[in-house]
Amino acid sequence: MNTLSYGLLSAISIESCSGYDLIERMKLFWKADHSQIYPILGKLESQGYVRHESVKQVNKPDKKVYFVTDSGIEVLKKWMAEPTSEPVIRDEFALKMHSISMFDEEQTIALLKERRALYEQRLADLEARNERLRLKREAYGEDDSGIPTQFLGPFFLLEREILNAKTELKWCDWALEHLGTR
Amino acid sequence: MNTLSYGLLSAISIESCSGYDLIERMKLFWKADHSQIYPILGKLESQGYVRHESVKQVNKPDKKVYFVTDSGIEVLKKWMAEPTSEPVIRDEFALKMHSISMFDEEQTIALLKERRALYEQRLADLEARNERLRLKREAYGEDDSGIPTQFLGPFFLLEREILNAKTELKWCDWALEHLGTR
DNA sequence: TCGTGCATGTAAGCTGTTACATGATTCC
DNA sequence: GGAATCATGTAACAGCTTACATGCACGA
Repeated sequence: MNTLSYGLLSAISIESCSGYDLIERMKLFWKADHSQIYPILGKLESQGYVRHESVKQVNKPDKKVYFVTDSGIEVLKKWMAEPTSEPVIRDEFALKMHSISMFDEEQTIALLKERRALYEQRLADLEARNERLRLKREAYGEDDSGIPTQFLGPFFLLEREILNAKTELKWCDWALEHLGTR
Repeated sequence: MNTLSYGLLSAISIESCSGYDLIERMKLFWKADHSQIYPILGKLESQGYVRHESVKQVNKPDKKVYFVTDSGIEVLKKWMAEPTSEPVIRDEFALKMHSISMFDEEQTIALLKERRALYEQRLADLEARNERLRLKREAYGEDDSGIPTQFLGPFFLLEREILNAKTELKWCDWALEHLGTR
């Protein structure tokens, strides 16, 4: 059981889903390819932490919908009580930004504008996710606070990613402005 | 030549330094252990992109100070013109936050407070780095805009990390407040 | 004397990426 | 007719982590 295994278990525990769905869901906080996810799902199943049902779809291939078992929930709870490792960031943009003194100013501006576009796209994706979550929330029925319990985590995390994306955009604008006034 | 190799080259190009120094410098945007850095420095040297001088120190072990060669600068410039890959984030905290519905509220609060403490520490580190950079800037002499060219990248990036840390702290407070009012 | 910081290095093993594979449907 | 989306899987390789290894100086 590595961190990704727990992460997949954690995601499935909120709402049963397929491996394909997990790729999309994980994307926000843990980069993982399908070639990593499918084998782990197999292992989780052989360990008895998840099970799956094959679901037929119209005009789409069948999918395996995974759900967490009682023993899966047990290991999830144990993991959550253990120390949490620090976030790992690997950002090639930052490495390039580091030595902009090697660039022409035009190239630096291009690098920053590309970054800006990336985060604008990301923000749009996040807002779309937020809307989907709102609809799901309504479908499941709201509790006192307006958020059904199992969607509280995703709600908090989406808000966080939106704040982060907005901060990144602000920083891009600040940097571009700073270059302009040099 | 992988991304980290270019990253090290990029960092050395701003200011010659040892492998040990690079560990500290890289930390902000690209997690890398010394066991990864030292062998790469050897490869960069055998390829002729960097060279080193052994420097004796008082009450400290000798160190190898690396500097970039002309051919190193050439490959750096080529890399900078190539497409930039998207940032990779792997954050165990987010995976746990995802399924807080499995937690007691107390555990969730503890998780958030731990995160808050981490980023408060990080912000303090960043402010300290900022002060060190300011002193270095003065030592090297300032240009028209107040930032010597080679430190413009680090200056921009530090500002970005400070904004990010402050945003994370704001989010932690918001989440804790939200839990309190449920 | 024990831990921490400075400073460099190697090796084994686990994790993650890229490429190979298949196949239906939908949109341009 | 070709590209994109949905959906799942395997294999080879590259990258990263953990552990092993050394040694001096300094403070508690």
